[in-house]
Amino acid sequence: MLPPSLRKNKSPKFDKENFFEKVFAVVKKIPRGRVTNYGAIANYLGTGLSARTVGWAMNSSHILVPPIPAHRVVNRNGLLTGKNHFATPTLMEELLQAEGVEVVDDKIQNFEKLFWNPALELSVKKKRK
DNA sequence: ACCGTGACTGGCA
DNA sequence: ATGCCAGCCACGG
Repeated sequence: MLPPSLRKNKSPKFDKENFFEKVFAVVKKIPRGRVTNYGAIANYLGTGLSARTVGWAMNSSHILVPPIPAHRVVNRNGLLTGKNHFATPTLMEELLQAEGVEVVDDKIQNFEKLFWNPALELSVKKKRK
């Protein structure tokens, strides 16, 4: 859960705590071998353009126990911008490649194909084809 | 309470 | 196509 320090709900317009859980929940729901970006999560959460807030939430994710697969979350460019925040700068890349995600020069290959849209997958209920 | 910063994104030059 | 600027949300000092 969240550290006491972060449990300060001073934004009545939006439940921050829920925001955290939501982000974590979504990230944890990302299928293995798939990736998503902050904007998609932000949109799914309803924050819209505030993708930064999502990234900020991820920043606090390292305090979680156990940590969430944040390595599956990258920026819109498919770049591992957050790799530097992991235990080691190469950990994120290692994890992604371990899941079958091809990463070259901190950039996810076929990002469009591997992209997992929560707003779509979680909303459409996935008719399972 | 104000200013600066940040794992971002979209638009314009 | 690449690069710079502005907008957004929340936190820390």
